[in-house]
Amino acid sequence: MTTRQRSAVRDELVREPAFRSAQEIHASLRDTGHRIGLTTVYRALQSLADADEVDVLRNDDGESTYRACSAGHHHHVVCRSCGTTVEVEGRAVETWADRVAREHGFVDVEHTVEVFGTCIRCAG
Amino acid sequence: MTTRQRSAVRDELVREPAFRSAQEIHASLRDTGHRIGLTTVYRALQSLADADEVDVLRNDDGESTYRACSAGHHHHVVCRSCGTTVEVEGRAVETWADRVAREHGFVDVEHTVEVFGTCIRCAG
DNA sequence: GAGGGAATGAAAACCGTTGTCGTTCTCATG
DNA sequence: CATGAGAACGACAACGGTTTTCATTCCCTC
Repeated sequence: MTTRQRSAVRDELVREPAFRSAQEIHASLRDTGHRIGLTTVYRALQSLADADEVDVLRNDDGESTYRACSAGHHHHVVCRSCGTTVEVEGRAVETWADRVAREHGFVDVEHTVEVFGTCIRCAG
Repeated sequence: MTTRQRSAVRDELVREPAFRSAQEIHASLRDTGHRIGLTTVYRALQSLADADEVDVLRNDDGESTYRACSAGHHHHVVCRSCGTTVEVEGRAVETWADRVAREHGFVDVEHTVEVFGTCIRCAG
């Protein structure tokens, strides 16, 4: 269902292409004048994640962070300071993960690969 | 400081080389007759992690899971069913992560790579 | 032994997240 | 435009893993 709040969350994610927590996104929406509850933000993010429209990442504190993403399998280079993200793909990693798991007798192989660094703006 | 409880946690980690949550480890210790508090298990795991003697992984629920590990940089193939783990290394991944991050202007590059699958025993 | 600093653990606090439930909104239909 | 049903909303409470608190106990040196 399309609602004012749902659209606001989606727009906010597009506006700021960085991994942010639900609470940060909520605060940002409130600051820009939107009236929306935290629960609703969580639910909107959940349904967007279910639809594969956003990627979810756990940060070191165990919080979930969200970012609007292109469809299809890809990985991220994430700035540990500002959360800015670049999508990358790497066939080399895919095949490596698959091979190394099969060599040890594992099936149904999946993998998670995230690259962290400090972006040029934050390092400057 | 060396105490009975600290040793028990360390022994338990060696006994069962799989990623398990603090609560699972605590329950296992209690079941085998040890008197130890949950808080102490958390603290023992924390200090072992600080000393790089155990690796920490967040599962999908956001829980931390712990496993005794060899020193040095390596990755894991983890069974999603029983937590059994194989340590692997892959120079290809290291260089790929480094290259792709630098290409986008990131410095101080780190990466996390985890491979999940179903081990031959659980699949059988 | 005695003393002091670290470790322990039961209970409370913490905090991100999810459930509850009465109210409000959206949208297809008349 | 009116309406009714089902979905979405949101304030609040509940949940659960983890951390903090603080009085007690333990380890180690002298």
